[in-house]
Amino acid sequence: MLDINFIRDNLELVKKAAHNKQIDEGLIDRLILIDDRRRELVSIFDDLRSQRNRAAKKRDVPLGKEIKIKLQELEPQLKNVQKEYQQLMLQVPNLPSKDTPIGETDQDNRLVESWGQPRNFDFTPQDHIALGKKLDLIDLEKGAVTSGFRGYYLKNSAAKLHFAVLFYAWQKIIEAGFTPMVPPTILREFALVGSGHFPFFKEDVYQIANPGYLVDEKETGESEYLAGTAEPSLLAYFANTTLKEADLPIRVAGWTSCYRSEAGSYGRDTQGIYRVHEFAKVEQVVLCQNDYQISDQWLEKMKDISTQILKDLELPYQVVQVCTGDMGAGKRKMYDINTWMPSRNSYSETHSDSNLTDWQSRRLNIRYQNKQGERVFVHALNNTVLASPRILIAILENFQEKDGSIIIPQVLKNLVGADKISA
RNA sequence: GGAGGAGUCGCUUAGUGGCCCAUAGCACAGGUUUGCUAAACCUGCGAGCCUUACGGCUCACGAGGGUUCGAAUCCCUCCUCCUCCGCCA
Repeated sequence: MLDINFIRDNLELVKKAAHNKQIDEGLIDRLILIDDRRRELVSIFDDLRSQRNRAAKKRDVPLGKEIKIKLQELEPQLKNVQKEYQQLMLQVPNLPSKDTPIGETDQDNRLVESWGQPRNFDFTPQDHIALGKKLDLIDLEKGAVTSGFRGYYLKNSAAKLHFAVLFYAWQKIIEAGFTPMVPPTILREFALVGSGHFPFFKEDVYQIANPGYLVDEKETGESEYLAGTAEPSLLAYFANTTLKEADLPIRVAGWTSCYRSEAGSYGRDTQGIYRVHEFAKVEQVVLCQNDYQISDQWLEKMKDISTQILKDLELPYQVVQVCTGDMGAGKRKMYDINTWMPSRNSYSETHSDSNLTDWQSRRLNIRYQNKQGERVFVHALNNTVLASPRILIAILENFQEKDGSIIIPQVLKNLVGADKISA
């Protein structure tokens, strides 16, 4: 969410941001019209309430009754306008940074960093599906039987590797000074509205059927949702709080299961464990001062933490700066970290590093008192530390040997308790 | 699942239908004083609107409804926390 006064003062900038992010620019015009109406109604209300308060003070019962009726008549109008205003405000995108490439799809992302070389195999490499089958590591058939489309079982060394690589990342992010947290994954709506997952990605979020409804379908309260990342719950931890500037930067890391319905991606990446409905992820979140220079520095630092882990794992990667059309509405600047996956013959997305400035903190009301004594919204950032099993594709495929075995990356050998996986 | 208690501006806190358009302390910010620091004193310190300014107005007492001319205060629903009982890991 942006400040309404900022939007009004910078209409063309905001419209341009919407245009470049492929969001309907008409939204901004509708918002301004509604806000005009809202301001008009609010001042009428302020005036009537002022009269009412004065009448009450004078114990003027007839005048009070008269004003009360007027207010009651106008109230539905104000409520409707405010509701519509809120809905529109939630859709206004953040402004992308000046150095963000303008583009429409991931084809327009800009390569900014490259490490390692794709391995030249002196034999025909197998994909993780074949390797997983031969070494009894991944069972997609049973996964589909038990869980449905995109279900999977990790078995034996793959199950060990899954936790080993996550735990390795977990240790690294703690060493980097982040506070480890195991946050909830069953979330109330406000957390997802706050992070910006709602309304933009609502179709990708699983809604839990039972809470919210009784057997007779009467609503009992708000619905709950399964989180697709720890980001909303880590941010919501600080919702409606005023921090002290000395508390910043706040650095937290969450290890959670992640759930994604992948509605809208039918037919994409249907093979193997690349795009699945549930996975595990260690996520890093930073809250810092409301200062672009500081938050952009954190974006770089968070990127470096994640890429260092890929270096430790000896996995070739590339970092791309994501273009306007491929970044979310709330983002100012974003990097994707893509790891080499031989079977896909490409660097494929394994991490996503974003600076959302105060777009989320305004939704969640996360502020701090600055040195001047003012209360201002924090800047919020998040990045993947490591997600599995997707990363296992890179590990299994890059470390395979001619004899069909797989070498365990050096840094994981102790955690897995083996040097290699063989039949 | 059942029974009680509680939620007031970052923290602590006053307040039980009009004297509350919410009290006080701490923290924080600005100022006065001042070798330095501290102390003391003054001002500000939840959100918004109008105003060049002076100043004025509205909203906010966990959330949403309701009663009333008037609600922090009374009623209803919900959320959160605490205590106790029951059940379960």
